[in-house]
Order: sequence, then C-alpha cells, then structure tokens
Amino acid sequence: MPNSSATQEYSFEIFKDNVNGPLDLTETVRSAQTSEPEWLKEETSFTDIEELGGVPAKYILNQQGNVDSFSIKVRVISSSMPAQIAGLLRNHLTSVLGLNDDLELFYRTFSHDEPLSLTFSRLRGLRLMRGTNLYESLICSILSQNNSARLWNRTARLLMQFYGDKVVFPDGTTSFLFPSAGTLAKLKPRELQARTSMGYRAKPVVQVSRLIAGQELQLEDLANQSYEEAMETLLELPGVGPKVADCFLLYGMGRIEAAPVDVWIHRIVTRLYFHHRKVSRPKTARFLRERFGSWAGYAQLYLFDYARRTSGIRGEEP
DNA sequence: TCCCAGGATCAAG
DNA sequence: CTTGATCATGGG
Repeated sequence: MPNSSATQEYSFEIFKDNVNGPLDLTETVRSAQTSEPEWLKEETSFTDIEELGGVPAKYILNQQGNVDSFSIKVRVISSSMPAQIAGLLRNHLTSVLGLNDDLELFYRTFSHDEPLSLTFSRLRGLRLMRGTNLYESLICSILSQNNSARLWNRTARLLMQFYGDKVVFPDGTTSFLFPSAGTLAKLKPRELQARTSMGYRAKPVVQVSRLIAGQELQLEDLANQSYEEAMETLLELPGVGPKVADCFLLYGMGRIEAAPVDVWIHRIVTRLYFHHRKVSRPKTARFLRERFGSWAGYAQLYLFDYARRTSGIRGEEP
C-alpha cells in the first residue's frame, strides 16, 4: 500500500521475528566487509541503491531499539513503484544483511574457542553482508588487491560515475549504477587508469570484463561447483589470487565457508592462534576453514573487526 | 622520503 | 612450497 504516489515513497518495517537472532545494523554496515561499494553512512541511517524487479530503488535503513529487541525502518524511493516492492526489498535485505544466518548457533558453537569467543559480546549482532551482483563483486574484489578500502571504494564510485547508467530519483537526487561487463570490455586499460586511478588493476579489470561479456566465463555456474572447484576456476582469471577469490566467493557468492586472508587476518590469526609463529597466507586460510568449517567466513569477519579495533585504527578498545 | 593498504605474479632458491 | 621484486595510487 504505497502511502504517496506523488513522491513515490514507501515505508515498512522489518521486525525481530523476521531475523534469525540478534542484529547490529550499525556494526554490520560499518564493518565495511563487502565486495561492493560501501553504503552511504549517516548518523543512524544507511542508504543503498539497488535494482529491484529491474527498477532502480533507493532505500534508507534505520534500526530502532537494541541488538536483541528491535525493528528496522525501511524507506524506499523509486520512480516506479511496483506493488511487490516491499516483498522484493525484504528478500533483498534478508540476503544482503544475512538475516537468516543463525547467529546464536555460531556463538554457541564456538563459545569456548577462546580468542574468537572474546569478540562475541562486543560484536553481538554483527552479520556478514553479501553482494547482489556477481560481476560487480568480482571487479570490486580485484580492485581491492593491495589497496585501501577507502581507495578502492572511491575507484568503484568513479567507475559508476563515468561508465554506469545515471538514475534520477523522484526526490531529486541522482545516482549511478555499476557499469556492465560489456561497457568495460570495450575500454582501454589506460583510459580506466586515468579516470579512476585504479592503477595496474585496470588491465585485469578489462580482461575479466571481456571474458564475461564474451560469455567465456559464467559466474553463475560457480554456484554449482564445490569450493575447491570454484576456487580453481577463479585462480585462472587475471588479477585473481587466493585472497580475491575468497573475497568473491564469500561476499559475492555467499559461500560462507570461504575465509579471505588479508594482511589483517594474517596478522591477527598468526598472533592469536600461532603465537607469532611464521605461517604463510595459504596455510592461514586452510587453518580457518578446517577450524571453523562452514562458519569460517563469520570467524574471519569477527577476527577482522577485532584485529582492526585492537590496532587502534578505529580508536576503540576491544 | 618511505611505508602501507582487505595482493597477484613471476623468477629463483 | 617459500621468499623477493615489481606492479599504480593516494594517504599518513
């Protein structure tokens, strides 16, 4: 029941009963653990744009209450307001915010795993975000290699502004969608480099785009493969190594048994679990999968936040 | 100026 | 299977 067809706005709420366990929306979005550009963050609300039923929609989220007793207010703005927008957006948010993930089971399963369990009270309600566009997730994962989160996000925004379709919302704001593989496939790496400052990553970005635009690579097919098979396929792609592949598998494809090992995870795991002993990154990834099984992605999420928090980068105590 | 950031790649030990 | 150098770019 659209409340105002003139402004093309619609509001609804997601209640605690629709979520499997606690939720901390702020921690989840601010953890910045995604394979797609970060959401627009304000004081207590978070905004993102997504195509729902083929129509671009902007939605603003706001959590009321606490992590265990809450409701999420959702406001949608779209030039076209299909009747099923609420249903589409509910499903979208359930996937993107991991609302079906059984967090209490995760906490219970590892309640005695000392280093990890120490993060549970502080990060209670933190969920693993998923991307919604496989191509976008893969490109962003490639952009993130040897780069800062801030910088690759900026590059992704520039990509959208230069090469993505422009969207004008009824509230007067404009935005840009992520470009298609076909669009980037036609570009020269140098042009990308100059306009988006993605550095040497421009070449693999174009190469992968061409593979996908030419149907030589079907990312959807990876969903039918085992973790090992999918990893093997991804490692053949230019610009894709173990960490980027795990990133794409985890955030892009929702394979939560994947545990990307970046500098932070490598640091914190060798410190907490190996007593500073030298352990290679591949071994660290294997360790996480063997120790935490299907929860490896979540373990990585909590340890990553813990690592950054204790490094002082966010100026907070654990 | 040097070092680092959610690394990948290639050559060499 | 591990180590070293190189690869752009902006920020500290």
